Amino acid sequence: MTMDKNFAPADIEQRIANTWDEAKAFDAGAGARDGADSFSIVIPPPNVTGSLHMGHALNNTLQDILVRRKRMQGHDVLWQPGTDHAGIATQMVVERDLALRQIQRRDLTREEFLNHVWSWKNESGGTITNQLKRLGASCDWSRERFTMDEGLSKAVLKVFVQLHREGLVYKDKRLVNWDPQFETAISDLEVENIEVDGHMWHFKYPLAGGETYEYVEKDEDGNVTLRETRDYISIATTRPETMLGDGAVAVHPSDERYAPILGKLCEIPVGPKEHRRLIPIIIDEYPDPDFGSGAVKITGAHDFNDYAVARRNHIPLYRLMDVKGAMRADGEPYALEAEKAKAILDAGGEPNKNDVDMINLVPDEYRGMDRFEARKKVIADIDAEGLMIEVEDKRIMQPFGDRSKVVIEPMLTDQWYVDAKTLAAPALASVKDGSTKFVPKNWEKTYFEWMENIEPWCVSRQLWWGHQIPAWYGPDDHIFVAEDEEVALDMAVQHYLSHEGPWKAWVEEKMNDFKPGEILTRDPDVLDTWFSSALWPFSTLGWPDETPELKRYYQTDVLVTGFDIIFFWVARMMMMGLHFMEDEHGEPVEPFHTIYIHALVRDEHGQKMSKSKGNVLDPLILIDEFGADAVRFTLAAMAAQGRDIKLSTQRIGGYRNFATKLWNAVRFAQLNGAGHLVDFHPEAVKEPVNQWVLTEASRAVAEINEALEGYRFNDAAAAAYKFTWNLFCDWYLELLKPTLNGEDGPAKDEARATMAYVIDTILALLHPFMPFITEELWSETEGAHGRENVLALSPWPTLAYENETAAADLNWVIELISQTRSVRSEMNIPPSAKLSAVLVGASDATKARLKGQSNVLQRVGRFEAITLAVTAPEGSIQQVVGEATLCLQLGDVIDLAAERARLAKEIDRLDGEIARIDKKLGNEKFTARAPEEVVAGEREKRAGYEVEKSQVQEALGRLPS
RNA sequence: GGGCGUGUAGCUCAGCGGGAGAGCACUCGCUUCACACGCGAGGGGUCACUGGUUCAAUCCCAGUCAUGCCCACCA
Repeated sequence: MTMDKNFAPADIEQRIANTWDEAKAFDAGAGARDGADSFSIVIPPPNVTGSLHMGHALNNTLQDILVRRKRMQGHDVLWQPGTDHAGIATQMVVERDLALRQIQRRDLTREEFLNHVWSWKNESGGTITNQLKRLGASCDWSRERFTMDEGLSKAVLKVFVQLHREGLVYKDKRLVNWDPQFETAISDLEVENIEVDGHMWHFKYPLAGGETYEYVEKDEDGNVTLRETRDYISIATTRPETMLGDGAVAVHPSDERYAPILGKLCEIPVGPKEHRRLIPIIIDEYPDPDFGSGAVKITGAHDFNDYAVARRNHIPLYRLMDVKGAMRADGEPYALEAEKAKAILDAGGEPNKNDVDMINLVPDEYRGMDRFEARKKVIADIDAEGLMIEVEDKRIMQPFGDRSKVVIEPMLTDQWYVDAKTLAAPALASVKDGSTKFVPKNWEKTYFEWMENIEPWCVSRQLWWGHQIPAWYGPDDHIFVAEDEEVALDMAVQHYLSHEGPWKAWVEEKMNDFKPGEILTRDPDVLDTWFSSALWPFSTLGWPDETPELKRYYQTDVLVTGFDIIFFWVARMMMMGLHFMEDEHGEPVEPFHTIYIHALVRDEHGQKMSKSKGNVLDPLILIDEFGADAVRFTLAAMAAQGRDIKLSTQRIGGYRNFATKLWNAVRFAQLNGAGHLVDFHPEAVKEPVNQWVLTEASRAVAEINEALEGYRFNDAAAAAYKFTWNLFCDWYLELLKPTLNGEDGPAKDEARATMAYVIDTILALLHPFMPFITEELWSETEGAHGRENVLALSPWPTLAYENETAAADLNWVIELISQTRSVRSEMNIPPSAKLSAVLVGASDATKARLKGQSNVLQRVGRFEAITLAVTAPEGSIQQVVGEATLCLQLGDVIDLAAERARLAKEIDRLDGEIARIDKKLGNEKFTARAPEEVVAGEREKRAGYEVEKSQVQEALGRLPS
């Protein structure tokens, strides 16, 4: 069974995946030593609607590298996989799907719709899981979880109920970011502020009753620059459609221009003249006197800043729009389902007595009009009336829904909130005291900044797909929060029977014939998807049940994720984990001790990859083209801390070549009968070349270990690459060839055995990075000696071998051959020409080396012979190797002028080095203040250069003139 | 406005207080019995700029310029 010349990833990847499957290699605890420490990672659950993108590929490659190494080290490993139900995204996908079949969600019952979602999930939800498998992710797929699973849903209910009982979850009416596309509230984090071209309109708000005042403007020195009589106040706005909801006009207390009209009323100049509302001119610190006219209209129900001003000054809040962002239409279903009361609350939170006014808030001609249409009409109407002062073009920041991409409308609604401030305190402390560490550390600052300024978290969503909020409303809208309806009903009955009032008798009457729906109505809203994601590190392990997995794998070890979800997910896992999980002493336990934040994979311009920009590189296409191993290795090699990855396919091609190189190295070993010794002990190796490669292999093992312990994936990848290609392939195998082609005997046996051993080491070291090809090559060389059948479950290399003498010997050999090659190339000597050489001035040690390695030197260096001599022969090209000089005998071919130039250049170089060191040593401050070993080192280097220089000078002198 | 980062070879990027590195690209040579997705040899960089600290700065500090991201924001 001879191996093919080239490595064809597509042919083996599926087969290797099956091998792992059959071996149950990724099951929790697979291959663990007795009593081994646990090592666990929870996957950042991709959206069930998702398909693998480069970010996933990077994220999961890094996790897989950590996990595979730990597994090989014999730890009890769990990599917990699963997917996220992704409320909005999934509902969107399914609605779109249904639309193709002419079905609208609103035509279905909630239950019918959810059935559609579940069947969609069952058919299409596995996509990303399969794609992760193609990447080689070694998750315990038997433990796959979904945030809407029964167990995880139970966790969600428990958490919500407990937080509510503790007062950390509550219902509130306040301004919220409203997405008119999806008709739901979203959290602050789901809003993207984007700068767009906009306008700022300046309007006149006429004073009530045609009153006038003297308007005076002054410059900085107090000189009057403008004085005129006005019957209006000038207002600037970027959102004229909200004018109908104005509650006041505010000016800064220090603004003298408006002092004459403080407390007076002005008119909102929109709608039929006879019905226009009058609003007061008030003072507040908020307006900036130097911006615009210095006067701000206050629209408390449609602007976050105005909301704060309105609350402070007890200005009524007028909600103008319905759930679709259209102007409210009388008699139309404009209210939220959850919003039973038609009343707009006033500043104090009490129902407004003037409900009627509210209904008439929007004049007939605007009712039902989309907000942007209404804007046009408001502008046109005001302009027609002659009240428009000017229109400014202006770049403005506008909020957009991160999924819907429509303009977000601040809206006054009832929503559920989590008291994030309280939960954030311990989460903040854990990072501050180092219990949980960010890698790289600088992300801590981002985390602190956000956590210290955290706002209440709006967790209710007006969707159908998600965890329905476990809250029930009584007939008087009293709220009962419980894990199920039965408990809620008990609570309700108790509540009503113990409170005197109109409902007591009613409940008493119902007691005999309970029909739950008649007393209680469940809150129709669902929870923010991130609410369940926040529980992921323990809900996936079985919490709230006390499972063995929970005991063994919580706290998880490291969370590997991108910085874009530090707030969305990491922070919230910290909050929930610390609140709900505790150790045997009752102390809170963080969900993980390390948070490794990796880069974002960007396109060539450093732009985030996104479908809308059309700059997406599809990892699956890359896997098809280059193989999963090449894609993985590229991502690992580029995952330097603190810098984004700009991915190029060329680079992936380079690492595909690396895979082929490895393939051929093993092929070479196989053709040369690697692995004949049954028992291999590095300490028993006798040949210097083998001692040397084992020394170098040990160094590579140490370097890779150190890099991976520090999450320096790029350093680990580079070390593995360098050792495999530049040392093992380029030198070791080449140096071995004379022996392998020579006669059978102990030397050949040892070469074969060492070669096999080092290849095993390389395969193991590379396995976390390139699992498919290494597994395949492992099985190709199966039976070499006693070892596991599956590389994924084989021991991680622990080689620690050091032989300095052998290392020095072989480095001398390499130096000699390299120099000779360089000279050959420079002097245009054909590579095929075999040279005779004479070594002059060799020490005893060098003589011994020459003797020991002469066979190798001749073969690899292409020498006819290397002999020892006291003086250099006439007409030879000379090169300094250590203390000796190697003279290449070329006979007539030698170009004396070229050789003289070559040696002169060498002397120049050495002179340069010596001059540089002399400058240093000549500096008294250097010799006095620099550490002794540094000074000694410089002196040593200088001496070395001097010796070399004199050798080269001698060589030059020996040339015939 | 606040925070974080980046400017090193043509390109993509490592490195980091004491002799400038890799991959790709480029040049030259090679049907060397594993590999042309290869082998060997090369060329190429005032390490953005200015100042400071230090015996010594690509590396530390300050400032400038350029550039990227995150958060907040004047109606």
